[in-house]
Amino acid sequence: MLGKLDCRAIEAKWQAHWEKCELYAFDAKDRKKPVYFIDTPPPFPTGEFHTGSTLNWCYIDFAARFHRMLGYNVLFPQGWDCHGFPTEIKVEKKYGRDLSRDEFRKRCLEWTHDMVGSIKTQMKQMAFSIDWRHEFYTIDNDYHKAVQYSLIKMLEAKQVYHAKHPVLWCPTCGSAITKAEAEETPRETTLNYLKFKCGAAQNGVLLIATTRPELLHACVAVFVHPADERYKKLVGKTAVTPLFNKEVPIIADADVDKEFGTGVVMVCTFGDKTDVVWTYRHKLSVIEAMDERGRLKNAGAYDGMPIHSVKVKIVEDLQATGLVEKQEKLQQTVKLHDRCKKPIELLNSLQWFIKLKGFEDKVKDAASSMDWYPEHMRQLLVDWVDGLEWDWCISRQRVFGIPIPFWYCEKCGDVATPSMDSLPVDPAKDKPPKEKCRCGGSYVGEKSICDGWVDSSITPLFVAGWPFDQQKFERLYPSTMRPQGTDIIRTWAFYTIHRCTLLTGIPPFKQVLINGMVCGEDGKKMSKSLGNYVEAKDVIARASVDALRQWAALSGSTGKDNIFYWKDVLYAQSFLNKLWNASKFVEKACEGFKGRKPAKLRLTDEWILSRYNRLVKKTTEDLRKYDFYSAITAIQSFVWHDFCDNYLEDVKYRVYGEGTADKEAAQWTLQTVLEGSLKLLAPFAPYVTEELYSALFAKESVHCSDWPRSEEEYLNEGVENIVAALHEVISAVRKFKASNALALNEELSSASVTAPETVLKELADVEEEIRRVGRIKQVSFKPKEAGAPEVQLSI
RNA sequence: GGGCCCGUAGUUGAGUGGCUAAAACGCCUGUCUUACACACAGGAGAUCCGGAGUUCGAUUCUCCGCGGGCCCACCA
Repeated sequence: MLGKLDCRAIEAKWQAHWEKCELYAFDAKDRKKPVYFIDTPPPFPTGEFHTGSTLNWCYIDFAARFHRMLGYNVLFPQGWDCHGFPTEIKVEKKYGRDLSRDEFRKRCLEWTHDMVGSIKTQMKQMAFSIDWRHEFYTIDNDYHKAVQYSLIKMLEAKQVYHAKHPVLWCPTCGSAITKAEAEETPRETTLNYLKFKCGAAQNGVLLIATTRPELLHACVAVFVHPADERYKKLVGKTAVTPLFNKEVPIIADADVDKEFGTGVVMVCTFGDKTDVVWTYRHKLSVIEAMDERGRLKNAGAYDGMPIHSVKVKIVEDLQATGLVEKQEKLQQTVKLHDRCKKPIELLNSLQWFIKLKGFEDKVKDAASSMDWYPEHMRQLLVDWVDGLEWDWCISRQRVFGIPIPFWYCEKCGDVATPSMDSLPVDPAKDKPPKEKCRCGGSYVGEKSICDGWVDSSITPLFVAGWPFDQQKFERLYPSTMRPQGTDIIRTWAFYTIHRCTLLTGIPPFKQVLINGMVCGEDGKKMSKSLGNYVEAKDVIARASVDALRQWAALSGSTGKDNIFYWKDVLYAQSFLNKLWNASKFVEKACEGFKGRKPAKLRLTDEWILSRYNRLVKKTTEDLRKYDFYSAITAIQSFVWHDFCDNYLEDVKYRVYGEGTADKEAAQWTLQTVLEGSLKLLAPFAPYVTEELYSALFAKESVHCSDWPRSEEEYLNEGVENIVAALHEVISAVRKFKASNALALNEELSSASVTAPETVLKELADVEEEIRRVGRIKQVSFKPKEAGAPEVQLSI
């Protein structure tokens, strides 16, 4: 017999049990079933599984469990995105910067395994139905092979190239980065009005406003607006930079903002993106302003000084010689590296690129071929693609990552690639595949590693066996569903669609399921620094895993940002308790019952069966559309209100009575509806449903059972209306008792129901329920012309 | 400046071209009725942001405001 609900005990019991029996193994049962392949996110192992990740994986797991029960052969793999700055930063912090390349990598691996272990424990506790036999690490040899092979293929297709180009650069990390890794922050800076010598200008001085005086030595031109009357006559002349005394041309360009500063701009290579555009547009020379650690270069006496401190020094020197006209405060937005939160510079640098420009339509077409849930989220990707300006710089001057698998000729730039069977390679230390280049030059091994998104953008290919197992690949690729947080649509989704489509000609997934960000009760994205952070383990401790999982579905419609409210969790927990107690009732009510369907059901039985089958239909449709909110609220409402509040009350008199056909009808119906409801709830509340299912119904796991089918013959609107009328009558009886200060189980002497003839006819069929549920000795019916049924009651 | 999303009871939030616009939390009044007080029964509470238009009819569709969020562009 069921005791009190103890979620802790149930969680421990089933987690241990499930681990032994590999319930979620892909291909375990029947290879012929249709494949449902989830291209799961490989999270970066930071050690904690935060509430945002919880939401993400709950969505995935709802989908996985639902489809498994529906009869799909579900492949729910789990990868780990191991490489990258954050690990290096942590390892640097712990061991310092003096480790050798190999030693450093080893420490990174150790750290990664520690963190993965901790997250895995939490994922298992959350009951995510991952098939751990399909676990992969981006640090594995096979993964390196696949990534390097993908780059070789793209190089052969001329989609990868090596070039010197201005790139976003993090001087702190000493590496190239991309726009997607940049974030912005507002700050106050100083706008300096500097005096340039200019013979053609008034008093021989041209005033230029700049926030970056430290780049003065890299100034290659001065720009004005072509329609600016003040400076029209200066175009074509030259000006001389202060301090460095370099003569630079004065050029007209319509992109100059006449209103800003003095309407004159100095172009430095490279202060910001506009400088890059102007430099190329007007074929200006390039002066490399700083080195890769952000120390000045080509700046004479200032060489070697770090960029952040030299600014002060140069302004002082300018002021000392009277070259600063004035200074103003200015609100500015600066770009920071998202990993280290330090300012980003633009640096001219020899890097590897993946071509993005020219493939925009291909990516948009691929995105259009997929079903997005919700639909409008596709637009985020389209907008990002439309805003692309440069190709993707994929090389990073770091250590912990997949080596870029190329050697290049130091004389002519020719690129040598390794053979497939030599992969994975590390050109930083391996011998080049060819001794000498045709031009006679020797090959230099690339020392850079790949941007982490190069690794993670082939997950659907890798899991499908690409490029090593063609048969497997054809069976699995493309993946069925890609779960995707809104914040990484422009990285993970975009790069995956781009790369996989170019590599195979086939878009990598059929469906994209978007989850929003998890916010604290203040409506802001959850973060430790804001103090609006709630950890999954605290939620589990105060409520339960099943309650936390239900919260994920309850917290809003798919794709929307989800605010964490304790009230949702606590409601979910109350619901579990309700379900538990209802099950206790059913268990006791059905003691000794054989379980065969009786020949005749009462109208109230037909009523709940009709409601139940309607629910099955709705829930199935909702889950096919990934509308978890709609599904969970419908199930909860059905169980709580239709099943518990109404049906259980309707049948108590039969259940407590002696063994008759009517009692068996109630027993069969109770079991049928509860068993089905547990199945519908199983994806959301795997622990409690498993416990109840195993106690009451079957030895087989509920998670391996078949999803309920909606049986049309049970849908009966007529019966639903009659019983709805019955419940109104019962409600009137309760109201009467409440207003007369009577206990609900008090027996009334008589009730007289007045209603139109047709309604009376129907109500006569439930006369027994009116008497027994309402506890009334005698019920009589009186016809009336029209209107809602009325009830006259006497004590 | 551009794109997308959103504005519904005190709070949170579904939803719909037309039935008394869900529900949860909170609030008020009763009740420990043999599954459940993590409950039950009953109740109060919404000019569905403002304005105009389309329509027989709009909270729902269109446009214009106002307010909020996200993304992008600009930031010398």
